[in-house]
Amino acid sequence: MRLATWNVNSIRTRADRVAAFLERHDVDVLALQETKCRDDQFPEMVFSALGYEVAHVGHSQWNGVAVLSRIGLDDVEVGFPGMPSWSSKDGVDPAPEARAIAATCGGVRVWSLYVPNGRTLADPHLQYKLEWLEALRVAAGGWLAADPQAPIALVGDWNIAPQDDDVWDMSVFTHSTHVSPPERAAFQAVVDAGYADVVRPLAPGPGVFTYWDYTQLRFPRREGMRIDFVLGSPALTGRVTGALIDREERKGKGASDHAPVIVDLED
DNA sequence: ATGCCAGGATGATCCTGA
Repeated sequence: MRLATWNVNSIRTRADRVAAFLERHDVDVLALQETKCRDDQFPEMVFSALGYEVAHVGHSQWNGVAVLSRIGLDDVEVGFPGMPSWSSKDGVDPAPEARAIAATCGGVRVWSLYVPNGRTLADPHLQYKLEWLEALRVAAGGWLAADPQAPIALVGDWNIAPQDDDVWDMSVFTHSTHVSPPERAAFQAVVDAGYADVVRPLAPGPGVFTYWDYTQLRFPRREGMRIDFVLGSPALTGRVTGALIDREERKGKGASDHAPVIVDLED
């Protein structure tokens, strides 16, 4: 089975491009982040026409995550147990953000995740991001404790560059989020809970990225960040036969600022 | 060997992204 994840930066703007991507790579399951629409606005017919079922959660123009599958889409779950809510902090709006959705596809539990952006080191959103990741670690650790053999994929936009060579120049990031020790520790804690980065061994750096800012010619200058990851439980990691970051999808007019990440699993 | 920011909402400008 072929599994992919992609921060599309608006599914309505890029539905045709995503459909072409699915066909071009013969993808079975695709996790999307930043769909930027409500459920009733998701262009589901584009994908159902190609044989994909869709599970989506989106409440507004912000965030939004989905799982598309042509090999079954069962036990859909919106948000993970204990997932923090940003707005609940001030008690104004307790509705959780649309940052996590799961489905079981061909026997694999796929979590499409959009980790909060910390914005700046001093912003309260950074604490929210760290709490969100810690809650994810606890939940994901619990899934493995319940079934150590479960094939689980935690995929998406983690908004963390875990290693120095996951950015083009560390000196640019000295006072930035994404590379700070607390963020990297939060990412490593999920790894330590039993989830391995299955792409890095097959697509090693330096200079291998999944995101390039739209501004300042970052893409043609090859100045990007590796912040999108597929983390696998032991049972899933043992089945990985290939991995690819599709840099081609970042090219041209109408590209997302993220490239898709693709993983092949033996059946 | 790619191209100088994009999307969405509201209504020409602001918020967000990383």
